[in-house]
Amino acid sequence: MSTDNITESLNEGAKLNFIFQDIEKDLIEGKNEGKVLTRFPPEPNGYLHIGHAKSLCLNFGIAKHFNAACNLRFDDTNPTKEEVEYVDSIEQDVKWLGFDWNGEPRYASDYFQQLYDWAVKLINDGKAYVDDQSAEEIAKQKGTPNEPGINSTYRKRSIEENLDLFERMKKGEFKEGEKILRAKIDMASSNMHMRDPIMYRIIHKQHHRSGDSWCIYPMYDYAHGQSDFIEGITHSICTLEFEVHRPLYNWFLDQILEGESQPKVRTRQIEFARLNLNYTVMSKRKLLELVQKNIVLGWDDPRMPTISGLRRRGYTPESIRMFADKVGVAKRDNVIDVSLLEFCIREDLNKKSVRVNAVLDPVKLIITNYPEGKTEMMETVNNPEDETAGNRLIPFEREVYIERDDFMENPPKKFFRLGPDLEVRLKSAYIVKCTDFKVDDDGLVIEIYCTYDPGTKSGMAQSDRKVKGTLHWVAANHCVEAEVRLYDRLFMDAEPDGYKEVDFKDFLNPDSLKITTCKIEPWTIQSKPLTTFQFQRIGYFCVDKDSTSEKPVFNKTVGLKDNWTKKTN
RNA sequence: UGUCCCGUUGUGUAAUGGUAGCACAGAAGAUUUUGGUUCUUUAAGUCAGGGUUCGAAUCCUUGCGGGACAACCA
Repeated sequence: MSTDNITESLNEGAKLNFIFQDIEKDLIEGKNEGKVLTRFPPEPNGYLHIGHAKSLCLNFGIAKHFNAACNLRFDDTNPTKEEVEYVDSIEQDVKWLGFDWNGEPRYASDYFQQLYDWAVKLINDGKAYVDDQSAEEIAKQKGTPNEPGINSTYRKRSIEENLDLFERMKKGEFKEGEKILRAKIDMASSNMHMRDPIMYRIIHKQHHRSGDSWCIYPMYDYAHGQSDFIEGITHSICTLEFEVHRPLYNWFLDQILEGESQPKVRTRQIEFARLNLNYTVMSKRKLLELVQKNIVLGWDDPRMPTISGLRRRGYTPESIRMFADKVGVAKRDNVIDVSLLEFCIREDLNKKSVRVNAVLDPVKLIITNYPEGKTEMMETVNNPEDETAGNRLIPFEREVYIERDDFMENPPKKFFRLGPDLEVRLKSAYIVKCTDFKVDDDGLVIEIYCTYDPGTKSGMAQSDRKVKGTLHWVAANHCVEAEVRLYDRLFMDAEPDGYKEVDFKDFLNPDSLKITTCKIEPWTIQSKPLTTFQFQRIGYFCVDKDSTSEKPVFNKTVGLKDNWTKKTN
């Protein structure tokens, strides 16, 4: 470990949450031979979203802090929901966020044989049995949180019969739903998960990895703890809803280890509160619905809270990691304000992105005392926050476009922009004074006339004359048109709970995507996809070259903080 | 009318028996070739009652409030 790495991990130690402290305690007590190994265990049934990023940063952050590793494991125990496409996207997103998992990706499906052998052991120990009842009958017997359940009649089945039936389940002799394997625990337990939970069910469907090798598949509760155990995971971090599963997690491990020598590493489950973001739906089921019903353009639609959506929208890995860091980790339910996410991306992009002139709603400004046909190259700084970004030259000429709302016929007192007889600086160019303007029949301003002061060219000795405002502009004959996609929030309601049972279409924002055009400096369109620019005073926009559009496309990442509109509203 | 978990400014998150701090959001001001950025200042909090203690956000207790759990999902 280099000195830098040590310093870095010490710095991270400054913001230890309760999970770090728990792990530290384990280390002090000498558990797991002083080892730490975490894992990130997504089910490949959808794309990763911002909520997963929190878990990712936590698990990989813990690994980094303790100079340990983190496994990537696909929890693929249900072939009806899982696809290779999701596996691929998850690997890509984890990499993009900047995390390196330990060795090759793991799959719960790789452990099917071991899991089966352990199930046989449980049957032999009289701790598991085959139940012939239907899902409905079993649900009825299970009771409710307030009433105890009752024992299944099949609970007394002999070990020999159970062994035989379970093997025949595996061989495919039964139809789906005909038989299941259950653990024999306690139907009267106050914890519903301990009321003879299902270990295996029959699913006659091809698995994306194991193919047709299996037609019985382990349930989450039977697979997860053992997968952790097989990999030697020391700390199995998951979200709060699994808290009531913990006794079962430990019960299965106790049973498979009974009669064996005590393991050196005994995995432990620790829960934390999942991330909630206002105006944002995080349920994979709902996101899948948005994709399947073509309400959005795909999993990577820039309005989606998926990692790939955020990426396409111009979010950087750094900004997402910063966000995960700032939201913290605790056990209480939380709803994070999206303004924090937006702060994080502005914070990062402000340092990185080149400022360019782009005009979304152009109106022509004619400099009447500037020679026709003349073009002057003006030097402008690429990024005032980053000296190494350098300068570039932009063409200036007699006719330029400025933003329509940068001109007001009757400007209020604190309007720092252009109006009749008012003076402003054209960024990186001259100070101009408005002499006249032309309106069309509807009263819409179509042309603004100005004179320029030749002594005020940007960078010249006398150029430091003070004017109220500075405007962005593009040369009318030296600009190109680009498509601009303005993304607003996909959802209007601030309460994530509202989406639970209600048809979430009621909360969809019909104005979440507006497509318009802009006038922009030509060189920007040569930029690679995912390059993000700051359009002066408008916001951050990410290059998204789209084959369906003839023009280059810019996705709006996030707006700038705008005190002017706030004050006037 | 069960079991488990959780209650700290508007929103998050620290303080682990010893000065209630930080960030976002808000407000005010300064700087600014973009009203952005940067900098300064500022308001606002321990769910309630009781107990232990020299001292409680922290420990105990009783309430109150919120959440999770009744998929052959994970």
